[in-house]
Amino acid sequence: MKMHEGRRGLPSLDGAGAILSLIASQSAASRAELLKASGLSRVTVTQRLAALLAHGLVRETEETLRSGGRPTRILEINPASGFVLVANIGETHIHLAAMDLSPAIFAQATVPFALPAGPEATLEAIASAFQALAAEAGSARGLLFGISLSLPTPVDFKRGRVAGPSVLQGWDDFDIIGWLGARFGVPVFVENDVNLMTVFEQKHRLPAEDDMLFVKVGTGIGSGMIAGGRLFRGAQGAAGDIGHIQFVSNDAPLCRCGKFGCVEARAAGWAIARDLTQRGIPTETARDVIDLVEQRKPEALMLVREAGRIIGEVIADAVSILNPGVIVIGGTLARAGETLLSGIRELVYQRCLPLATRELTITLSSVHEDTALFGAAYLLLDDLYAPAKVHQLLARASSLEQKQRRPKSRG
Amino acid sequence: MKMHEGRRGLPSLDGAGAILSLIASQSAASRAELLKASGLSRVTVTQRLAALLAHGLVRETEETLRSGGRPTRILEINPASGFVLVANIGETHIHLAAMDLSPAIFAQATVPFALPAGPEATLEAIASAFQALAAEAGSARGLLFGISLSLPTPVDFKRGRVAGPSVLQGWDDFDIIGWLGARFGVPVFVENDVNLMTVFEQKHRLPAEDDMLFVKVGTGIGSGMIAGGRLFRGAQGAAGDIGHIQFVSNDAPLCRCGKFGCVEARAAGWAIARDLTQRGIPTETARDVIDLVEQRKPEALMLVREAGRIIGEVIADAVSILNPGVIVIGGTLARAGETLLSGIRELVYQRCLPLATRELTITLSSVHEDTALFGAAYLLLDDLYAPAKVHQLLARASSLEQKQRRPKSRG
DNA sequence: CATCTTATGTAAAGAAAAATACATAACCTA
DNA sequence: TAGGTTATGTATTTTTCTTTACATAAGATG
Repeated sequence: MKMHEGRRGLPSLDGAGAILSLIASQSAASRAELLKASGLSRVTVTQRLAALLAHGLVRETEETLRSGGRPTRILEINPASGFVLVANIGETHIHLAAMDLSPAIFAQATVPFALPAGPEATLEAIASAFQALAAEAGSARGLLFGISLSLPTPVDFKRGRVAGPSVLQGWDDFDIIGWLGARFGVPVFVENDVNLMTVFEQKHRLPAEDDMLFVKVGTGIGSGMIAGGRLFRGAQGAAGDIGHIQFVSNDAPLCRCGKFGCVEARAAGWAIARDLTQRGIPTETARDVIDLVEQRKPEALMLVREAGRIIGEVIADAVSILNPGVIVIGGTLARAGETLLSGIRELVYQRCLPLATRELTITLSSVHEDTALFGAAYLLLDDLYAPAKVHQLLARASSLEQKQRRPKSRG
Repeated sequence: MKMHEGRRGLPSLDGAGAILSLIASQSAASRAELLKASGLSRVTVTQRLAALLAHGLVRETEETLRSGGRPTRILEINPASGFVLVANIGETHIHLAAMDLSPAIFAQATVPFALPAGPEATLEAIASAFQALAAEAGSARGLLFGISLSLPTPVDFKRGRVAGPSVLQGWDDFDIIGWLGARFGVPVFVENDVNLMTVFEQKHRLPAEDDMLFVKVGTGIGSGMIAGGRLFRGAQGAAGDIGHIQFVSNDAPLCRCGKFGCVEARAAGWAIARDLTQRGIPTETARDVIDLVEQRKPEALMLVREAGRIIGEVIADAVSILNPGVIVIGGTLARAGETLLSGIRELVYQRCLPLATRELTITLSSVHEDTALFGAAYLLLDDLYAPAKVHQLLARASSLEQKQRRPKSRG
């Protein structure tokens, strides 16, 4: 009947993974729910939960649930028990952050990014920025749980590499997970930015929605999908590439991808800027377009409204194929609001069968920078606390405890 | 050290679910693999496997795997340990079958079907045909494990009902699972026929493929998807509805659905028959069209080839959105073979980005009747043996054992 | 405030599974 | 056929989890 104990009397975390996983996934918020959900006995749950509480991995909230009798104390992951490092590689800059487990940013940094630098130099820059952020976190933030990267290109998620030739020249087949994993010794994830924005929208705003489509309309056009509650990546990680769906017509414009008639070449930020410039209103970026829309410039309003209809056409196709429950429109051009949405709605409701549109909502994404960063954190945390993997997290947490209890060397 | 025993000395099946599930999913074919995959000790695995073997739920095959030393005996589900009842509701007939767990048909029947009959009369007809098939199975086939139905309409899979108004008038919101479940007391599944054909192609031919698209080109056009290894249904079970994606043009023909320019209205069996008739070659069904193709009738060849291009256009969209690893073309018109395929390939490779087509295979489905029936069986068996549910199966198997050991009453 | 209800903790006994250690099986090779 | 190799079974001990039974906690209710 002896109980395992750590160096200084802390109870052992052995087997506590199932409990931790249930709490993290919010499948069980109270002890009573843990009993039912885990199928373990009260004694075992009590003991393991005690260990998790003692280690600070889980905490009890102030609030309680009234139940008729003694109220239930609510359990949750202790957001301060660890932290994660995330980075989003943009066109000109890399935005990095250290986040607690909420996830919430508690430290961040930005470093310049240039394509020609190639993977190693870039990862080197990311790694040293990460190290600075980790130092800033100090010991109060607990253990580094993992690293998650957002890239502006299709990603082979399992292998942790850029999928095929892409914007990130020279990155094809570079083993990002291996490189960062060797450097930091923690789990590393790499995912496409639009997919991560999709994850953010689902986790943060629509946790109950199992089938959703997120469309990013910015300089380019891309999309991500949650299917059956999981991110849908496709065979090469190229799923959701709606920007290059083509519509044949006589005046099909040339796309950045080299083909004619892509949706992007008609309705993306760069295409609208091109058209505005052509009409004598010099415009460069998607932001410029939005500025003009906000100034109620008629040409801009007209072109954005028209872009909505064109995007609505592809989205209608996607709705027929995917039958999502919710569509979230994000990206810079989403700031045009109804000006963009109305065309999308029009085409979707016109083109799709009633069964697919009956309960379909089309909405704007939360206006928020950094959604890819948060998505990266959600993705990472989801995996760390997954039933099949929690034990690794616990093993690392335990071994850290031991180290921290050693004499504090100042070397 | 006492071992639980059934009435007549059969060992208890308690806890054997995990083992059974691993064998059923082919995650572990030998005892050694079971040890690793289950994480249980050899003693436990041996004991539980012994119980499964004693009950006849699992069997050892003749073949062995050479391993350098004593060869491994291969384990598999005993296909005779139970059977399932499946039915496919077609346009004019219902095809029913009793299948062992291979799954393989060992008895079948066909009953007429007329739409106006409505759900109850139809299910009554199915139920009595099922009862006849079950009687035919006798006791040699073991226990009835479950029932699975294929319907020619979108289905709300979880609720087991027809999704919204459809071809099956009067079926909306009729609780099929409840009705059949009450009658037979076994798990019941209901799914759309194209989805089931998709399941068949995946389980039977492409078990390693996690992302595939199945397109049925027959009288109508429909599709099913496997995404991340699982059937992708969408929010209302309406996913894969590619037949009614529209292409605007001046001569957009009227579709059966009441809209203009649907793919179906241009390239489905009925549309080709319409066009052939219009050209003075009276044709009614998709089969008629195929007959003409097989006779190398130029008009038919031309129209089918053109249909391939039109279908290729939607499939290209679907490829951009879904990024499947394999596309399987089935349905009556697939018998046109390359005549149909070439147009599809042409458009897909022309329209889609290299990343998505680089490793994409486009192939014809196995020529095979009843694929929906087999899909129904696969779907059912997959669920019955799923880790979370096997214990129910075992419980039913155990209780049956007891009953069968009682005196044989002839009442 | 007494009492009801549900939540939660814990000790002790019993059951189940794992670890260990050994024994046996079955094919291969020389 | 002897000996190597891996597969598989089983008795014994040890560990882990459950069951049972009881005790305590804490808000709700009258």
